[in-house]
Amino acid sequence: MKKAKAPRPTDAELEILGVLWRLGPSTVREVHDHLSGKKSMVYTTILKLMQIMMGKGLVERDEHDRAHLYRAKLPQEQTQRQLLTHLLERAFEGSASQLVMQALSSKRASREELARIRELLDNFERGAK
Amino acid sequence: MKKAKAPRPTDAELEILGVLWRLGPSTVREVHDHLSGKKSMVYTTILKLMQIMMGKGLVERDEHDRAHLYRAKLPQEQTQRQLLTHLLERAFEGSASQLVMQALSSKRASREELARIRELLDNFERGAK
DNA sequence: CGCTAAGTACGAAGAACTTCGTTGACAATA
DNA sequence: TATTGTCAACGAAGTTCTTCGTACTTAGCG
Repeated sequence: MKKAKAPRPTDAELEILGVLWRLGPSTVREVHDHLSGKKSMVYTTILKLMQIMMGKGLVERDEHDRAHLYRAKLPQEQTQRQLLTHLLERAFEGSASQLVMQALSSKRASREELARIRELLDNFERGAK
Repeated sequence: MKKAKAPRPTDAELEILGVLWRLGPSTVREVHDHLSGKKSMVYTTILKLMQIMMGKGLVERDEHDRAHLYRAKLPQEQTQRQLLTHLLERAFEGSASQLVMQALSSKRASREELARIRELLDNFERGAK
């Protein structure tokens, strides 16, 4: 009985997960077609990657039809948080504010985004009282 | 003449860079000793890593003395920004606010940190006017 | 001068990642 | 039924990352 919590996805794996999150459950063919715009990977490469991801527990699949239907095992937010936490410890010595400030100063967010972040801050101070 | 901009450091490399940023220019021995607390890596492993980092342009070294003095080529902030940007594109589709919100909600920052972030936001809105 | 300690350099080995060719199964169609 | 196209599975090759053992070099000391 191993739960084998899903490992951090690699870059190529994230690319695939991105498609699955956007489209929902998809076949290898669909993922490949939607990825062909950016990357040029041969069909079997995507297939192999998705099989490996299956082995790692990053995706699940429905084998009922001939063309298997794959879907991401974890929601996007959870994966994002996982990667973020890793980066935080790895390169920011755990200082979230340092990270946030770097993020805000390098890529400037739009006005609406800034507003939403401000809202979030308000909620935090209210909650943390 | 290519300048060959430094590639993203790997996890093990970041560990070493962390020491160099903290201590300033250091010998392999010093890095090894300061790392032994967390990781247990043999001296030659660190040495090899630092030699590879030298080849990649992640560090520079002064070979004047027998024990070479290594120092990080890029400041910590620049490397942080590089990693952050990569993660942003890779997992957040470029949405900085999404990233910031995830960061804030997973690891809650202290009151002072929140205040500093708020200040940063103010400056941004002023500047982006 | 010869020994030892501390250092660098080198290479090999294993794991993980990425890529793709080939094969065999099966379904649709002419 | 015979052919053609689509799919999963597998394996091999090439690269990077990480680890460490071994060998070579040099400074200091008796």
